[in-house]
Amino acid sequence: MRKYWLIKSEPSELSIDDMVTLPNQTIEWFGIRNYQARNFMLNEMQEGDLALFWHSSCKEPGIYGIVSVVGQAHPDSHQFDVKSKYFDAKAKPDKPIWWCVDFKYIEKTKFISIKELRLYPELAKLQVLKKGNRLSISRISENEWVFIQKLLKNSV
DNA sequence: GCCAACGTTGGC
DNA sequence: GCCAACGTTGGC
Repeated sequence: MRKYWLIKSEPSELSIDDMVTLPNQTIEWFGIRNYQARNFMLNEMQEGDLALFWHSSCKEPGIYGIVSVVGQAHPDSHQFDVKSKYFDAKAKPDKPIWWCVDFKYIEKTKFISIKELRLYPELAKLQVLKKGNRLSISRISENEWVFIQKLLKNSV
């Protein structure tokens, strides 16, 4: 069964507009160095899962688009790259520590700000709205997903 | 730029 | 295995 996710990205690093310009409009989600987020990608994500694309650490945090999971989890290539800031000396090619999936651009949506999302009781449990939230990948329930799709279609 | 919240590290 | 110290995240 398809699962739903929310992935955060700093637009100064990778924005939804950047996604459009990528080869195959697809990118390896490298650089995740948090075990909870890694485990989502390694153990739970499947081809075809959908994710909200969130801009964080920016002027207008919120939902900007939708992407989908492509293929399966694979070792994060940057952990072996000495020149990368995501290099991890403890990781070896035959024993990777960090795993990730690839994400493909689906659509750029209407922008929904974090401020607006906080208004809806239906979304009160969203991880991304919780105080002190730092998790860069989180689960979205089907009900939450459906509700947000309605928001995006202006039908709430 | 501030600062609360969180995950990770490392000494014991 | 505890827990204080530290570095980072990210909304405001």
